Amino acid sequence: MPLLVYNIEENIIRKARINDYLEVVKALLQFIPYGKVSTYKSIAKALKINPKLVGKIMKLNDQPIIYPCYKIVKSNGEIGGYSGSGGAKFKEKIIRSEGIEIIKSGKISREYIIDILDLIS
DNA sequence: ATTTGCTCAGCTC
DNA sequence: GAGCTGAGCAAAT
Repeated sequence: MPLLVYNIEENIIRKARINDYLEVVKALLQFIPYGKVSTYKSIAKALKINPKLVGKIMKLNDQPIIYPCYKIVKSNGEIGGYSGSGGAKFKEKIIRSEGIEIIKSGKISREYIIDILDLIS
């Protein structure tokens, strides 16, 4: 079910584009506490969009340090992608620097992964 | 652990 | 319009 947005500038009602979600996503990212990560799925659920689109939205984020998209991983615990400099390897490194344990198989343990909806309620 | 099908906005032709 | 591509997911194998 597509979200509809009323745009005052254009004075029309249209389907939301992924740019419209970026600011919301940035805001949600700030809720994730130090030492924890959340998932693409979790954000997708909060915005009622497809999880794959969340990745696309993240890619738009031009300030990956200030708005920590590195704190978003796949729902199965794998690291996922990172388009910022250093790539997924840097993402993994910065996650570790928060004291989060990454298992040999390249996955993050469940106990570090939280649902973003739990933070808002 | 790996494969298979689903997803949908945006980009190319 | 048709076809492809992902910073993904879930069910089946």
